[in-house]
Amino acid sequence: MKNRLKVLRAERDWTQADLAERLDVSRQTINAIEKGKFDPSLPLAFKAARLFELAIEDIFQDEETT
Amino acid sequence: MKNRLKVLRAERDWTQADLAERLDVSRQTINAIEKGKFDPSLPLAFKAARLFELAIEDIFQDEETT
DNA sequence: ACAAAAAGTAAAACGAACTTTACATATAGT
DNA sequence: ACTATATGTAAAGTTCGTTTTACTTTTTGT
Repeated sequence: MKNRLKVLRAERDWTQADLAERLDVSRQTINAIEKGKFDPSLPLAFKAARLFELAIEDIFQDEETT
Repeated sequence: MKNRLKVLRAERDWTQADLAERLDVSRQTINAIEKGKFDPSLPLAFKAARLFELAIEDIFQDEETT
């Protein structure tokens, strides 16, 4: 699962810690998601979508063919 | 987290087992998600969106105010 | 009413999502 | 070069998503 969090942060000049705070998760969680270590839960994806005022699909991209 | 899985199944005349098979999860997982026992993972939400050719937001609805 | 299929439920087990604490490395400003 | 801020990483622990097995209840068809 790819995501555009780093770019969306950059556009707003937010640090990982800033984003973490706004999403109510730990900084390590943001880091891990950005680095692709794991996928966010669906509720967290919704929260990010609300924060950035984007569709989930515009932030997170599935990379499945099947 | 609410979802429209039951309706989407009904429109296609699929049982929970049918949907489970198409999404590659167990029937109990579908049942639990439909009954609101837990939220699907983001990858599973994407899979459902692809299957139904809908946006994730058109299948699953967050019910958060904060 | 009966049988078959579908839906609901529950417990045990496992991996994934997330936390806290802690430290290491990188980047930027003076 | 020094300091502060930002990012990366790791271990241990908790909760959540999912599976398997198995049983009960509801719905549907004849």
